Amino acid sequence: MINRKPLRSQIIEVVWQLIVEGKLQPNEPLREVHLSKLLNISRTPLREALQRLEWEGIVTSAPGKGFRLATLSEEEVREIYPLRAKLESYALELSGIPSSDVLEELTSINKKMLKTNSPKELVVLDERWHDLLLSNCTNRKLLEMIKVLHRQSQRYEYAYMNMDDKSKVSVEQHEQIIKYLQKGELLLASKLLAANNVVGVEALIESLKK
Amino acid sequence: MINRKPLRSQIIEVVWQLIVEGKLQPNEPLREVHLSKLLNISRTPLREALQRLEWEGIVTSAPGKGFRLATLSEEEVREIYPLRAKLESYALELSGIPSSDVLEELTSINKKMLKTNSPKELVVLDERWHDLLLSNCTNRKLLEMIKVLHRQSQRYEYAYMNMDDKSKVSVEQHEQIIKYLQKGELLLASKLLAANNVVGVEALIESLKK
DNA sequence: GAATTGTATATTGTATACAATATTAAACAA
DNA sequence: TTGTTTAATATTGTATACAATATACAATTC
Repeated sequence: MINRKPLRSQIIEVVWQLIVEGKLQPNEPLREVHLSKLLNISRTPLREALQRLEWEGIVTSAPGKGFRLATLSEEEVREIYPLRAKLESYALELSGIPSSDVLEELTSINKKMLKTNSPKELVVLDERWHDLLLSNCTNRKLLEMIKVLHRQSQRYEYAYMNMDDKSKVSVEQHEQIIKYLQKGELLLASKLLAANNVVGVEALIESLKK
Repeated sequence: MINRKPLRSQIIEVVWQLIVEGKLQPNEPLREVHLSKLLNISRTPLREALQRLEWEGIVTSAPGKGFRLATLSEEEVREIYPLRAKLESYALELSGIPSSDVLEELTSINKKMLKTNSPKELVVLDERWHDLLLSNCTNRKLLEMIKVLHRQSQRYEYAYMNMDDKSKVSVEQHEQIIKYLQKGELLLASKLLAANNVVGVEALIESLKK
């Protein structure tokens, strides 16, 4: 079976990579002819991709002015992370205690997080950990919303990812969450997961201010 | 100042109206040439509008197969409403106690809900009531998500809106929520708001099964 | 020099054209 | 009849074209 992906979804990922790699800066205009030449595609699917990113809150647009990369702001951080916290802890409660296989895999990812010293890999692993933790949740709408929030928060994390001590604390919290789950303490795990989502917010905002 | 809206956002509203009025049926293919002729626009902004509705969960699409109106299902109802409950009660907690002006307006809308016997108007008033209740919430991402969930749930409500007793209960709950807020009981109000979001879910599913 | 108008250029928003794929049904064989 | 192949048609996906708007910059006035 051949995988036929629409161009727009491929473009979304490529543009996302450009953002992650810092090739595109916050508030930078995203000119359609320029970008479409760069990616060797026409403007139509590019616009579709940019509109999708706009709905995800990564890109903004004004009528007649076209698209630009959204700015980063303290206010947004204070919206995204607490909301992530709320949604993820709810999703965990819905998921129930994960299987022992999943718990093992969670432990394994967490160990990798401790070992790596690549901040970029850390972000990837952290997302994988959270996704896996919630993989048993059957509320797909909830999971979609969480995914959008992940992208939004990752934009900040890629931009300011030198926060060594934050990651240490986070990994320890992950461990503790796993322990709670092994003991069947779903609610405690959920509470700690919420906390885990907002750890480092203040540090992030400090970096942001500079 | 002249209000310049892109075609796509106008199209979204028109297509939404077609859905609400039952002119488009669940799972019905949305053919681009047909729709664009009907609305007297080209396919480009129409596709943009349909993609937006896809992201909102109102429309589905498969590569090469184009768009169709999403089907209605019990599973989706059981995802949407509890999520709405969670998000709205959180938003209310963030909003704090509304001003007395807002509380008055909430009472007034609620009275209209009691008076009307148009199910369609009831849906509109109910959304207005909930929006106004949360209008003081500063977390815009949260409000956006709630808005999307409102559209999703409204699709069901427009399709099966003969539930007289449900609306009675709902209006009474609204009253009680207002009373709690007047007494400064934010948390109780928030709890009841959550309950208000899931009242009628079972009745809705009953109608859905037929 | 600062502000303002006019003109050229760039950019977006929408429409159309073209190419690739999917659907239909018509012809044919088992 | 039932199923299979093939051709015709319809539909989508992408590219391009055109029109409307925005931006930049030079000319002009004060």
